[in-house]
Amino acid sequence: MPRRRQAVTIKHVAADAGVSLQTVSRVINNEPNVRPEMAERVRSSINRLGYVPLIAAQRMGGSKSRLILSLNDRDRTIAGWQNREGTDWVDQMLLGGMLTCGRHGYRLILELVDTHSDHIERELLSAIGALRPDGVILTPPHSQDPAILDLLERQGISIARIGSLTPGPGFSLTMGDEDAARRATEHLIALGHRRIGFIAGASDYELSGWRVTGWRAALADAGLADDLLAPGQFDYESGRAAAAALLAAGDPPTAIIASSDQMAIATLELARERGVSVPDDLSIISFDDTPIVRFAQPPLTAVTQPIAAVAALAVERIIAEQADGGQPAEPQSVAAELTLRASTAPPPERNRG
Amino acid sequence: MPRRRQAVTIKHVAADAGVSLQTVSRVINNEPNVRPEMAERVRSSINRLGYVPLIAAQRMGGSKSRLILSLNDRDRTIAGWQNREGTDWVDQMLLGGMLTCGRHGYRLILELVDTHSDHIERELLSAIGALRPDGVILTPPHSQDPAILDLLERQGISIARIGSLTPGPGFSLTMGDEDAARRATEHLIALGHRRIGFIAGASDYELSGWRVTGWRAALADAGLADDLLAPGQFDYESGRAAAAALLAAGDPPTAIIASSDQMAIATLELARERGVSVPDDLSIISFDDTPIVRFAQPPLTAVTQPIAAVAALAVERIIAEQADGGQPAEPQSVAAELTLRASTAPPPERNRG
DNA sequence: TTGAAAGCGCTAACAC
DNA sequence: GTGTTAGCGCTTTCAA
Repeated sequence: MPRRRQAVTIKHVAADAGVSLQTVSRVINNEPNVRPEMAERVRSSINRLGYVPLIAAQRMGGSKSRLILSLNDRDRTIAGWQNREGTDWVDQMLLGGMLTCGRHGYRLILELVDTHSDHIERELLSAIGALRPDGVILTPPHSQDPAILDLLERQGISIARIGSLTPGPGFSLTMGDEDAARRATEHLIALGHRRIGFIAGASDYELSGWRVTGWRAALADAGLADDLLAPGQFDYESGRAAAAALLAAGDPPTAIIASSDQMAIATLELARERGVSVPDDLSIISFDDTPIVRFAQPPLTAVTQPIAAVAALAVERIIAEQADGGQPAEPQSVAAELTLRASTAPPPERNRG
Repeated sequence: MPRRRQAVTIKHVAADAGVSLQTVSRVINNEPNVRPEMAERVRSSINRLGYVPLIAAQRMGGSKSRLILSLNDRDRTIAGWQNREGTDWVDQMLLGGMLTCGRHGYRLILELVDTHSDHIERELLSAIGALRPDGVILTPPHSQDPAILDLLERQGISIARIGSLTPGPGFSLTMGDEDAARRATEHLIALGHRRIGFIAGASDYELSGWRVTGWRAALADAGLADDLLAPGQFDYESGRAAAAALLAAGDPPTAIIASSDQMAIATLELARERGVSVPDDLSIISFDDTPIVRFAQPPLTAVTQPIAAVAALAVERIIAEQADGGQPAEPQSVAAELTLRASTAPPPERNRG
């Protein structure tokens, strides 16, 4: 009885097909310089023997690891899982990322890193060091963090940066935040709203600014004032404070766009407490469209972030970089959709334009 | 410039500490036969150089891969992600599994396998072959699938079987389904209900039977009839049909326990359509407690499945097996909790016991 | 177009 | 208690 379970290796395939190890390796990796008939012979041996390359061995021998890391903030991710409020950001990343990886013989590994403290570097290096991934997917705010970006670049790892257009290593992927905010605002304007408030996201997120810009642009096009802007931090509490501030304005909004689901829910609950009817007295649009806003009463009209699509794109480009060696690439964008639900309606009569 | 990025390896550490490779290896793996002072010297070199063992190399050299696979049904998982209804089963597995893995220097990898078709074997072998994990975590119905279990056993892989007590390889982990159903039923009895219906889960899931048993036992203890049992398949449609059947009984239930959230929601919606008030006319308890039931109107009392805790336990035991070589182990159980919410109340007056 | 040889970083077995 | 010697399965030279 063998000490270690002896699986089918490249050696067995080579022997079976009557070729060298190298030829088998070439076939596995779709490399040139193999005659079609040879390739066919090898492939049939592979199938017959049920050979599957061992990723660890591929990593040891070569330079590719066929591993892509999705780097997520540890505390935030865990909190999301523990809250059980249906936040499915991670799931959508997996949906887009894992399936795309699978199609290319890659594996997506979810990695939680503690990016709060000053030991980012150590955390990152140990994740990177243990796995040596070919690429990593970064989301805000890490996607714009110079310390993280520099470190990864020094390691020669491909970087997909979601939600950041700051110059730096890697390539950028966005979800058309400015345009989405613009369309959300235009939707409200089309419904007849003339006083449209906006609750911004945390200011250290680039996309927070883009969304404000889109909102402003739509208002400007319609000749409306953009005085109803309140700062927020994406979370429930800051959303509640922002909504309160907006509603306390001399000429309050008949519609509010919130830069996150949590802030939108906070706005909705504040409205309910004050007897402000949604959507009759106040329309609400949220950003993100995680499940919680679909279960809200009323369900919220929302900007649906194409997270899965962007994650898929990130993986595609990382894999492409392994081949092309990292050509400088233009930022790419996947448009978000505005999903209409019951939280938006024409403004009350007295406010009609 | 080096062809391949030359990271810190065990060799550098050995040189730095002035010991052999093997001694470093022993320290890394907490093996015996190293003098404390040697170990300390090695550890300080490790820290100084920032050495991190490369998992792929550990796998190549030794017999452990430090990888644990969470094997999930491909279609079901993807459907859950795409529906965006907040089902967080996968997340809870990750929460419990990943964090526990992390504490032991292991990695949890989520693997989707297409278990429908007849090529289960091929799918499984390629996942297993590429990664050679030390263990896998199986959930129903895979955790009781002889084809899957046999294959994994032949590969010498540790198996954590959640929700199955069928004899076979690996060890079983349950969530106290019978007891949970019993307690849910007792809660209703304590509220005064005497006609308590039960919607069972798919009959090919072992735990479906356990839950029915618990319900029956509680009824028997209270001297109540157990005639209000309806079959279900866990999904919304079957839940709706089952609820309709129960409500059509000559002496209909004043409370219904559903074996899944989807079936409970179906029951709730059917009740609403028929003008049956929940909880005034009908109490409802669901099994699983995914986010959707918390957002329901009214929020549902539910049996909260300790998925994260069980996943953590699964990982612990798989890792323990690497050391003890797979001693036969008793099935272990983590109790589910009954989370009280607004969907349960005393029955209408006329039905009071 | 193909093959042979030399590692990749680590651990297992065996010596000392 | 510690060091030495072989590999693990694959890819990368480089030679044929």
